[in-house]
Amino acid sequence: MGRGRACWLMKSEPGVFSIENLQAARNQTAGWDGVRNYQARNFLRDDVKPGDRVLFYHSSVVPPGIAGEAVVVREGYPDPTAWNPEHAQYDPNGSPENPIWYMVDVRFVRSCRFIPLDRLRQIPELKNMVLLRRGTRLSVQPVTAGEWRAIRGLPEWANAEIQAAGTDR
DNA sequence: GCCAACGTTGGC
DNA sequence: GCCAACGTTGGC
Repeated sequence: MGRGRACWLMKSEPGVFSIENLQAARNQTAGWDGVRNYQARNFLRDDVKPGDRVLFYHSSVVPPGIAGEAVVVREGYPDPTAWNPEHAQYDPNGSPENPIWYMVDVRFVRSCRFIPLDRLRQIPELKNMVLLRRGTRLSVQPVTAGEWRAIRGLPEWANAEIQAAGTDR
């Protein structure tokens, strides 16, 4: 018991799935599927729990950055896209009986005014953030409580409460 | 277990 | 589109 709510940062290419897509989804909830990296998989399978907060990061766009916040609503379970030959992330090595890849479900919480990567780099409290470490490519990564506080304290989140309330369901 | 070759990520 | 940095694969 009692580990509290952990914080994560999850990357998505907005052309594939953006925070707007999450907000527009049924119940503002969607599966975080398609992850095909073992370290990220281990987080999804073992460590990401319902109630955990998620920073929704838009990658492979100019500029990249944090677009908002989500919350985990379902813990890790086998990712069915892995054994769907039609799917871009199909992996013939797994099966429903022997799943390799895992996913979680997340729900939209709020958007923020976009926080570009460049700006994150300038924040002293984020100096050691996994995202900012050279060569890091992890698409699911832990965020410390201090990092979370520093990011959530930025003015980009102003009015986000109102926005979140206004977009409820 | 080593490591070269190849594939992928993702900022720029 | 480029390319640095990683991750994975597979021969040995």
